[in-house]
Amino acid sequence: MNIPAKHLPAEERRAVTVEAVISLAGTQNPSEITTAAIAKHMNLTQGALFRHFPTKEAIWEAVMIWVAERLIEKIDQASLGITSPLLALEAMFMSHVEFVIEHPGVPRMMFGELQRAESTAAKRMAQTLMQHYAERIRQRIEQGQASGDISPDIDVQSAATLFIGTIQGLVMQTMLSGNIQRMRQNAPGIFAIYRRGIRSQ
Amino acid sequence: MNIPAKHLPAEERRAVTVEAVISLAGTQNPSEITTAAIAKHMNLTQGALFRHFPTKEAIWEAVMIWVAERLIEKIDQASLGITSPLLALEAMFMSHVEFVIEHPGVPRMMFGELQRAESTAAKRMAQTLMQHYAERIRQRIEQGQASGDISPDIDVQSAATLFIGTIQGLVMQTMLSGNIQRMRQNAPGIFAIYRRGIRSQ
DNA sequence: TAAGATAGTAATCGATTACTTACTTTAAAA
DNA sequence: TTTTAAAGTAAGTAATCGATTACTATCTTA
Repeated sequence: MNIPAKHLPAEERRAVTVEAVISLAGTQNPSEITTAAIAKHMNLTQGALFRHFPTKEAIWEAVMIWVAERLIEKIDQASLGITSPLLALEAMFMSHVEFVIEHPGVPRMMFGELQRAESTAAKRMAQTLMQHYAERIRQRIEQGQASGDISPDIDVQSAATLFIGTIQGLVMQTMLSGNIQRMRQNAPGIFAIYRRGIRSQ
Repeated sequence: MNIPAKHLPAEERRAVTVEAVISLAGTQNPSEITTAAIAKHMNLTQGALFRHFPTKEAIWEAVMIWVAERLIEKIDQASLGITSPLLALEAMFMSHVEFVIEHPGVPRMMFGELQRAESTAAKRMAQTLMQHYAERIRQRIEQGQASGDISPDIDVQSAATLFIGTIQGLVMQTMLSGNIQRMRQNAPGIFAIYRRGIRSQ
């Protein structure tokens, strides 16, 4: 699929490595991705990876940084300039769904990292991403309560947790059916229930 | 914690093994649980496990069967005799939360199994469990729509998916905070939003 | 164009894993 | 009490993993 270019500059090679991992995670269990598999996917020998990353763990850290930057950027872009809190939340939801459809391995990696026992750099990055994400949701919900669009009875933290849960539910359904595209079809129905759950009567 | 009884009958030994795996999954990444760690946790040598299970995969299958039986039994018991669909769903939700608090490793194992690429026996068991679970939710939602408690506008499949997502969101929040007990505190707030989302106005 | 720096190869290392085997201990039936 | 099958031990095995090493190819620049 990619041009099998040899002798890439270090920075490009690291970028290609991250993309290879994200691509592989889309079709197999992230915890079973070996350095040999990563190298093979980018037409490289296994040992060459360690010219650019000190450890495998460093590769995962780079991947999580990539995910954090892209996802936050994407939902920020999607909600930019939307004044209605409910419409902003919907835009964030839909853009997140699109992101997952584009990169189906991402939620798998996120979940895999978060459930690690040790506090690795990759896990901390995943935690930071989740916190930043939840903070953005909370802001919009509070904004909605101030404007009267969202019910004042709603617990903000619960609403933020459930927002993330809606995505998780979709991901889980996808893993059951194996059909990623169904996610896009079901997303509006899911968000409709969530919106009913938080908006003022 | 357990009586270090030696020379258990085969059936009991298998049961103890399953419990050991579930216990270990509560504190460490399920995919990193080795047969040596399982054996150590039950004061047994590693090789002895293979007197009772032909492969490690067979251990995981036994664990998933255990989970499927217990969880379905638990939510059936919780909703037994409750005629109100919304109250039944709430009882199922709360009992599921209690189940996860009791066995925090279970959702990790479920998710880990579901995202496997190969179709192992354990994965198929996890899929079957999810299908049976979703079917029970769908039944109650349809019942609620018939009785007028749940809005007829709600897409049944979406509502079932979101129900599972609510649990997933709670689990994810728990993995972020590390505090399992917080799950019990936040559960009512989460379900309140879900209930608002599906009930008739 | 020569030379140093960078990137990649191929083989190999030690550690770890699931699984096996030869032998020993236990418990219950005969 | 003796016998015997089940259950456990301890020391293996082959395969696989991340990481290292010695060497080679390629790019950049003075």
